[in-house]
Amino acid sequence: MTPVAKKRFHASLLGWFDAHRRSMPWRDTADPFAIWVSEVMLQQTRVEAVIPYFLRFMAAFPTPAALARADSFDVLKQWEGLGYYARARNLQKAARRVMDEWGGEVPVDRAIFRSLPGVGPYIEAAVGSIAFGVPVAAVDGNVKRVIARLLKMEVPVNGPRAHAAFAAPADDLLCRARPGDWNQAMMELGARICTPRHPDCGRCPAAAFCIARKESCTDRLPVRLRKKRPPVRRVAVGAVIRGNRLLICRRPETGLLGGLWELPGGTIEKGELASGACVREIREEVNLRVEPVCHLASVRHAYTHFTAAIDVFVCRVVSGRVRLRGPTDFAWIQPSRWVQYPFPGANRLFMPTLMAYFETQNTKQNDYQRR
DNA sequence: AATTCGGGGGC
DNA sequence: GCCCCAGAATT
Repeated sequence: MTPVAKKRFHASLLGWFDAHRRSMPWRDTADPFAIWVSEVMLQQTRVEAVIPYFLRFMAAFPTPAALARADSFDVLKQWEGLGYYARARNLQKAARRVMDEWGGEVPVDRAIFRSLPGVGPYIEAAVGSIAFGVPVAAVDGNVKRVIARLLKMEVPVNGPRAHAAFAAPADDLLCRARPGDWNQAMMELGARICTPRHPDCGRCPAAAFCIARKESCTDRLPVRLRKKRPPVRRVAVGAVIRGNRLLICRRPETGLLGGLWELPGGTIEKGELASGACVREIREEVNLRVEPVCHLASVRHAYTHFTAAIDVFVCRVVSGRVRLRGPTDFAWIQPSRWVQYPFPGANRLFMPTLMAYFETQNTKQNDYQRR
């Protein structure tokens, strides 16, 4: 793109952005911490999904100091349902480093900010440009798609070389007078106009500069590598009851759903019955001998790289005392109190059914007592 | 370079 | 069902 064309492109896109920018809670604030939090929440997550989480999170932890001194349990509870829980863990770690090493001020220095946990190339550029006016292009999924069409680039956007391939033209196109607005405008364009399917080229402020538009190949761009579809993993979990208490366990700090609470259980091995796996897993994980009382529910839940098919059994304790082997903590809770703990979405699918089960039991017990 | 990390919305 | 989303860490 010639310098003259680039100047017209800047004016056109920024003019569109100024006129049509959506209102978001993290816009119209100059607080670098708020902008940082929003960018962490926004990775791989839609704007609409983030808004309520952002508002609650900033109300609970308005500053790096507040986040640094918070209990990680409360941070995880705030993050419950948003997914990618390492983001929350890393954000709090980073806030603690900001307190310890930088007096509570978000570092302006790019290399220092980039070195904080959870801060990668995108977040560094996004926070740097939006909060501090650093002239660097933020390259996310939207920007890659927009540039792929604009410049007719056929490098796969989800391939290994994507970031390097798209960062260079993104930096070249950057409007250095308004880097923060420019980056947001490019992303907003990708989210609202230059969408993955059926882009609205008629209303696109970049249409006059778009090679794919000129050559009628917008629907063939961007190029994307096929991913093999994730396998199904069968899982059995137990609602272990003792008296009127329910056993819940806390997952290891790292890995899938790190730090969240759940009903104990695990993978069903080949040729194994779901109920058998439930009994075995509970013996292995918490050292309790249990016996299935009834099959409560079957649910499916799709994760990024596998689909879980979960069978839930109500179990009674036969013998043993809890001794943890996989989980990092456990609690015998009043069943209705489960909502106070951060739970994965897959568990939230069947917990209402379990609550209804308890209601039925109580009703039966009451009926019995009345007779 | 490839995998592992959630969950929800669109079609 | 499949695709995609204001990506980063890990191996």
